[in-house]
Amino acid sequence: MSKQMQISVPIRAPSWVSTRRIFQQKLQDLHKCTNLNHIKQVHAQILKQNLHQDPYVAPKLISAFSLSQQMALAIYVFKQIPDPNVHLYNTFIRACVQNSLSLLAFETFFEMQRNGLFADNFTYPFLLKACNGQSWLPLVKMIHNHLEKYGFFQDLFVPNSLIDSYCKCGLLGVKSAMRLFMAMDERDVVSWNSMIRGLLKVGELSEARKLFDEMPMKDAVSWNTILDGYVKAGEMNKAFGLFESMPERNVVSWSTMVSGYCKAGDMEMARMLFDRMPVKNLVSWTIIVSGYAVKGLAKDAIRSFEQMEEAGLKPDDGTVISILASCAESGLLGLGKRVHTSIERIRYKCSVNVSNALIDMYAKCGQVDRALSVFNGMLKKDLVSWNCMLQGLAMHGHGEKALQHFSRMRQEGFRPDKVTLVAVLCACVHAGFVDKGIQYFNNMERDYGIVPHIEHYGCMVDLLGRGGRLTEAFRFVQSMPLEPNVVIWGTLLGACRLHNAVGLAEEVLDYLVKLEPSDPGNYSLLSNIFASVGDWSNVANVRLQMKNFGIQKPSGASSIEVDDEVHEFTVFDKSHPKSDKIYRMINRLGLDLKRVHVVPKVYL
DNA sequence: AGTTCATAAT
Repeated sequence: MSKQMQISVPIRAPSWVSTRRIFQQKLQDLHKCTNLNHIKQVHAQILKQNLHQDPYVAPKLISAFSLSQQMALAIYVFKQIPDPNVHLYNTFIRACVQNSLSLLAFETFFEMQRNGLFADNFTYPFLLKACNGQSWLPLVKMIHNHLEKYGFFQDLFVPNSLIDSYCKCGLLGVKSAMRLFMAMDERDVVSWNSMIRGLLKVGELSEARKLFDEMPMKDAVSWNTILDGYVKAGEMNKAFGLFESMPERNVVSWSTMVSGYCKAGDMEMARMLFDRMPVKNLVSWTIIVSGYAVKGLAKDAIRSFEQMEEAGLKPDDGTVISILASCAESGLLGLGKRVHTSIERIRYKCSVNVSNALIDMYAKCGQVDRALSVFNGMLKKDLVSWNCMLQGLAMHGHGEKALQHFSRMRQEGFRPDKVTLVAVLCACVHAGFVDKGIQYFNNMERDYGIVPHIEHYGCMVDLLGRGGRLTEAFRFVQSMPLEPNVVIWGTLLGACRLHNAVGLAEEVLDYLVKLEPSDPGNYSLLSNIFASVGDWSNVANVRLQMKNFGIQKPSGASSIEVDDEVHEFTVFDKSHPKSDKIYRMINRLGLDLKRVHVVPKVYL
C-alpha cells in the first residue's frame, strides 16, 4: 500500500454501518414476508452491499426463506457465516424444524456444541419439536438431561413439553413420561392432560381413566381427552354416558362424539348429534362430510359439503385434505371433483399438500390423467407428490411410465424413500417386470440406503407369485429375515389361486390360519382354488371347516358410481329394479368375450 | 427468537 493512498481515504465508520441503516426499514418485516421475489431482491441487494454476514441481517433472511419454504436458500445463507452466534444457530435450527428437516436441526445443534457454544432456553423447545413424529426417544432423553443439568426446569412449560415429546415415542416413551410426571413436585392441568393423552395413545384406557379420576382440577380439555379415549376404543355407549355427564360441552366434545358415530358407521346417530350441535366449525363439517364419504354415501356427502359452504365456511387445507382422503378411500370421484372446483374458486393456487391429496384422490379413483395434470401443474413438488403420482401410475398398470417417472424424479434430485420403493416394486408387479423388480429389491439398500421393510418383501412375494415362480416365492418367504405376516401369506395364497397351485395353497393356508384363524377370506380363497380345479369334495370340506369354526363369509360386494350415487352389488344380485336388463347385458358381454377367446372364471 | 394438552389430516 502506498502512503498516498492511506492519506486520501478519510477516516469514517465502516461503510456497512450507513448502508445497514438504509436496509433497516426493509429488514424490519422481512422475516414475516412471504413474497419470494421480494425476499430474493433484498437478498441480492444485501449480497451486493456485502451485508450477508451481519448478525442483524442474516437471521432475518434465514427466517424469511424458511417461511417461504426455501430451505436451500436458507442453508446457503447460513453456510456463508464463518462464526455463527447462538442467536443465529437458534434461528437456523428453528428454520429446519419449520421445514421438517429434523435431522439437520440436530446436526446443527451438535455442530454448535462442537464450536463451544451452549444451547439456551430458546434452543431446546425447537429441538423437542424436531423430535415430533420421529420417535427419537434417545434424543428426547438427551434433551431431558441437558435441561436438568443446566437448570432450565423453573417453568412448568419445560417438563410439560418433555412429557408430550416422550409420549410421542411409543410405549417406552410413555413410561419415561410417567416417571417424570411422578417425580414432578408441581403439576398443572396441562401436565395431567398430556400424561392422560400419552396413556391413551398406547391404548392404556383404564390407566388413563384412573389418572383422570385422580385429577384435582379438570378443564374442558381433560374431559374431551378422556371422551376421545372411549371413542377411539369404539366404546360409544360409555362415551355417550360420559358426554351426558360432562359439566359443559364445547364444539370439540360434540365433534368427538359425531366422529365416533361416523367411525362406528352409525350415520343416523352422527347426523342427529350434528344437527343438535349449538356451534359448528370447519372441523365438525369436515367430520360429517368425510363420514358420509367413507361410507360411500356420495349424495349425502355432497349435500353436506354444499351446506357447509352455504353456512359461509370456507374449507381450509385441513378440511380439503381430509375430505379428499375419504374420497380416495371409497372412490367418490364426484365429491372429489366437487371439492376440486371449490378449491379453485377460493384459491388462486393450492398448497403442496392439497395438490398431493388431489393427485392421490384422482389416482385412487382411476383418473390417472387428471392426477397427472394436477401433478404437472404444480410449481413446487415434494417427495409426497412424486410418490403419490408414482403409486397412481403403478397401481393402474402403467409400469413403463411409472419407471420413467421414477428416473425423472431422481434426475430432479429427489431421494427415494421407502414409499417410493414400494411403488417402484408395485409397478414391476403390475407390468410383469419380474427380473427388473428383483434387481431393484436386491440393490435398494446399496443404491438408496433403504433397508427393505415388510411391505417390500410383500411386493417381492407378489412379483414372484404372479409371475408364476411359486416355489421361488415360497422359499423367499421362508428365508425372509422378518417374520412373515398375514399380508405376506395372503399374497402368496392369492398367487396360488391365480396359478391353481392346490398343494402349495393348502400349505400356505396352514400358516395363515395360525396367524388369523377366524378370517373368512382365507378359507374362501382356498375354496375357490379347489373349485377352479373342479375338486368339489374339497370345496365342501373347506365350507364345513368354516361352519365348524363358526365363520361366515361376508359376501364380497362391488360398487359403481353413477350420477353421484353409489350402487353396490353382489354375486347373483337381483335386487336392482333394472336387474333383467343388466343381466341381459352381462350375457351379451360374456358372448363377446367368448368370441375373442376369453373365458371368464366364476368364483363362489 | 417462543411455548406446551382436546376434534378432521396427505
